[in-house]
Amino acid sequence: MKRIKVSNNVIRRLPRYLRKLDELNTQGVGRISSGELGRQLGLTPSQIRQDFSCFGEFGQQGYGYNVVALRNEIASILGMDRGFKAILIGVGNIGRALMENFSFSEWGFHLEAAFDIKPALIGTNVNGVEIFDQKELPTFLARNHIDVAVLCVPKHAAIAATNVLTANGINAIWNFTNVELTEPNSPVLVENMHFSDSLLSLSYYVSDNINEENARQTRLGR
Amino acid sequence: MKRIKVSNNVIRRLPRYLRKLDELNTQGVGRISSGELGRQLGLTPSQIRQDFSCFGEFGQQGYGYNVVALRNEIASILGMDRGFKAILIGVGNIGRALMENFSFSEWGFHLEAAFDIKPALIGTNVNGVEIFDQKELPTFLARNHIDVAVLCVPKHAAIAATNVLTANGINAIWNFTNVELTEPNSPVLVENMHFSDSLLSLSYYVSDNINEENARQTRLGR
DNA sequence: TTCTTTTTGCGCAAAATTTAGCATATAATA
DNA sequence: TATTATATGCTAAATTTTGCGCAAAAAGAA
Repeated sequence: MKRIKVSNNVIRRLPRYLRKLDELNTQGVGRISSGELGRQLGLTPSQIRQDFSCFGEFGQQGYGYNVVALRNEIASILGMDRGFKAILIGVGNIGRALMENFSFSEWGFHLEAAFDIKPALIGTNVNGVEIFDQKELPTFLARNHIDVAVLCVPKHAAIAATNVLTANGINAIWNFTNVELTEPNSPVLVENMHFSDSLLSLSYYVSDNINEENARQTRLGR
Repeated sequence: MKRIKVSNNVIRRLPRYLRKLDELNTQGVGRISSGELGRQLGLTPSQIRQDFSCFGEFGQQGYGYNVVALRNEIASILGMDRGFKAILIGVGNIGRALMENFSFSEWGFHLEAAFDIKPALIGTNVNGVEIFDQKELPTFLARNHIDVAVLCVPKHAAIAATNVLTANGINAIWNFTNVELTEPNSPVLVENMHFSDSLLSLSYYVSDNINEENARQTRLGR
């Protein structure tokens, strides 16, 4: 078991490989070469082979990769077979949408409980997951080992909630609030779903496209 | 107006700068140096200065950057002042959550309309935005210039919806489906919000942390 | 006003990432 | 079984990205 540091870029490509391999499997494709995979994903075969080689040798010369075997290797690298346990904080619009629609189990996670401060919600359950009073969070975390907290509270409540979570042993947060949760050197793992950041980078490229068209038209003299 | 290609990494940092600058402004901070900004964001001052220099000279030697002025420059670079028009396709759980909670206007966008196939939804409106029959999409797009489509339909409907959109002039999609929408070399801009990809990369790091702890414990002999 | 301190923007070096090339092994074919 | 075509994994080259150092400019203090 190698303990070399794998770059963030590589890690971010793994889920995409996984999705593509699942798709290929569904289509009945049993084997694939790095060349074909690269063509379908818009990556060079070299990069794909290099990425995989961070974790082991999954291919066979002259044959390529077995789709299912490779898929399972990647799933395992990503920790999908570890049965990680998650809780969700803040059953507002986004929180509820996740509970109702996002298939945690499909990605190897188990959503154990949800928490909110709104009395009307406490005691109810969504999609089989019970909603508890957020005040009970410390007690709950003391009694249950939880790997990841999904943070969906309103912006103004984000930091306070984070403090409660980290003070009670949580060190991984899937962050749906539009807030920077931790200090630069915090040991807590935070994965951000910053909707606005995503939209704004799209906005830049749309903007840029328009600029280029204008530039082209100017060069063409109209 | 320089027309140099700015790297994707730089673009993805811009929204983060913007958020930090808004925060500083709210706190009443009027000026900031690249050093202090770097400290707060966990980046080197060099990188920050280099990033900004892709677009112009916004700072002043011996002083730093004016928070509001820099904020506005970045907002403009990102196209926030262009009044881009958006439509949303698929008023399910996620689509509705976006319509109700995501402040498009805060980021310079205007949500013009939403579309769905469900008869019960058609004609109703959410947060002031009317929901139309998805069949009317081509007509609507012929009559209205739309910059971005926000795609929130179920997985199985994603490709068909994309085809309708692109066939009718849409070339930027904010994609909330867990599907690769376009071929590798498509000219259509797609910005993905792949929830599962995000969770899986967090999963990897959580996994990796556990591995390291185990390794440490093994080295310590227990 | 003069001196010291701060801090930018840029050129260049270092580091990291991606891509190419190749030796080698397997599959397919005749 | 021999031959040809494929396709991996690794090494090294190329490219991209990040970080350093400094001249120059402005602010602030004496």
